[in-house]
Amino acid sequence: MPTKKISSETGNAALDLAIDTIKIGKQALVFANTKRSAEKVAEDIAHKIKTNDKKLADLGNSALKALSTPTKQCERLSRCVKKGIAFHHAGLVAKQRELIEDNFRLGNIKIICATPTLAAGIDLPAFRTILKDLRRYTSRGMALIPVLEYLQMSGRAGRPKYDKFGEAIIAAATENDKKKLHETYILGIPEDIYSKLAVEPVLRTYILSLIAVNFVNTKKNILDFFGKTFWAYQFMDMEKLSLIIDKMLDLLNGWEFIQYQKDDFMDADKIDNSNVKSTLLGKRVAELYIDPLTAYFFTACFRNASDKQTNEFSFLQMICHTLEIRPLLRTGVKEQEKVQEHLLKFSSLLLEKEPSMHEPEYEDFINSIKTAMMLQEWINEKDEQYLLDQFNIRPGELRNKLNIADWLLYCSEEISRILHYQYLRKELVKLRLRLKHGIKEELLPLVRIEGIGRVRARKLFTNKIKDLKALKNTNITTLSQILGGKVALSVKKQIGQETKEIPKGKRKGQLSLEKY
DNA sequence: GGACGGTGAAACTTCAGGTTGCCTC
DNA sequence: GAAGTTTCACCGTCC
Repeated sequence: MPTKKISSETGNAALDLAIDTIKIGKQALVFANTKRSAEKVAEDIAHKIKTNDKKLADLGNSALKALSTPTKQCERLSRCVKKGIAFHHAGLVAKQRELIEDNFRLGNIKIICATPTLAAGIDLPAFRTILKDLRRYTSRGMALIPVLEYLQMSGRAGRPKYDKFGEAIIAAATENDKKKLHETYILGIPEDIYSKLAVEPVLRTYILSLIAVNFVNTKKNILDFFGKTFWAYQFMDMEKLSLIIDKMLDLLNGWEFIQYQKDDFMDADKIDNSNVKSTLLGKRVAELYIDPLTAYFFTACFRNASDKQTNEFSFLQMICHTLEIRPLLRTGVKEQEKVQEHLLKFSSLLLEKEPSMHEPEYEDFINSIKTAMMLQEWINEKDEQYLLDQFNIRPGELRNKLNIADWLLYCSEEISRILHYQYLRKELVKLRLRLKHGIKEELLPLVRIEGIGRVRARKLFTNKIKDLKALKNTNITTLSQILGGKVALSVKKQIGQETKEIPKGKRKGQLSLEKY
């Protein structure tokens, strides 16, 4: 096998390879196994680069300004980008990710150090992929990643339009390691693919959907349908499948999402052929595409809520109990106390039964409390840096959670509407809006205006402009001092006070704000 | 003698990601 | 399993 020597400048293989790639005028992706490690490698490479490119400096600044107040992560990214290096993982905000991807394609950014985010989905080929570490932490300790994933990452090497070939390089720590990795990955065979259809949350979701759209209307139909799937082809155990389907139908029936059209005397054979239909609620649950278990859990929570005191934490914890919002924030050893304390304060407001400390689900429960706490801080207008420090959640992960939380709250709104919980519905609508904007209740009237998010709304509020009426009574000059000229004009226009007056320049010290 | 700061070894902690789903302005 | 972080014992310095 032909070999190639690369000069060792740093004593770290991944670093040396990355620097060499830049020297030969090419680009590389470095895959690391943790976010922290991806950031560290990027930073280490950036330290070795000497450049003062104006374009890169601008890019670095836009990476920094992706949020209204930059976090330490933004600052770190910005410093790297100024050297033509970037890190890329789920903790980044969409804007930053796009910036990095686009500028890698344009050739401005030479090296991206990434977690496996980049391996799937995104079309970002490079001359070289450098695989820093193929071990990853799992519930069973450290383990080598699947061959399929290795192929996914190494397959990013070689740009069809620019290079005749690409290089995928694994950095091995020792001779032994080298041998093992060679056997596992270079000579290895990719794993088989297994159907995940028979997992209960998936199965109950699809059975309900099939019934709701009238695609099937008897158990026999359902069995026929699943008999033609990859799952059945792979396992060929229709008896087991029939049992699981029975169980799912029983659950859906018990939860009142489906109903049988029964005769008075019905034997087992007849159940198989009797008509099954979704209820009104069941149909909506299927449309919303949430796990029926989640939907049922919401209905149970609403029943509880009607005879007890609730506040925003009640509903935040409710959505944090669901499978959809996972993974939950993990509660570290040192945070246990803080979370327990919070739990003690709010436990009377919870809508689910608190598991005992000795039950296995207690850990999830504590994590759901921590996640709900984080969301609560968000709607109390804490910024991203605070949430990063207090909850170890990065801006991108926060956005992702907020997105799911929004969807779940919408679902719960819909369910409360169908079940005629008018009062709860009003609360849920309010909470959803607060979560969307990350604001206290008092800012709700202001964020209805386009261009006004949490930051500007708070500015207005502290200037005693608390609602639309106050906005109307504020003259354009004052308003543009608070919001800047352009936004002020747009606000006035939206509340029906179009004005041609052009406010004089920006106030001293005026921050340029992005729409939230 | 005691407060304080610096140092380094040992103990402890943490660790990827994402698709779809809904509505609305 | 490895890297980063915290804890803690130990030592020297200064008042």
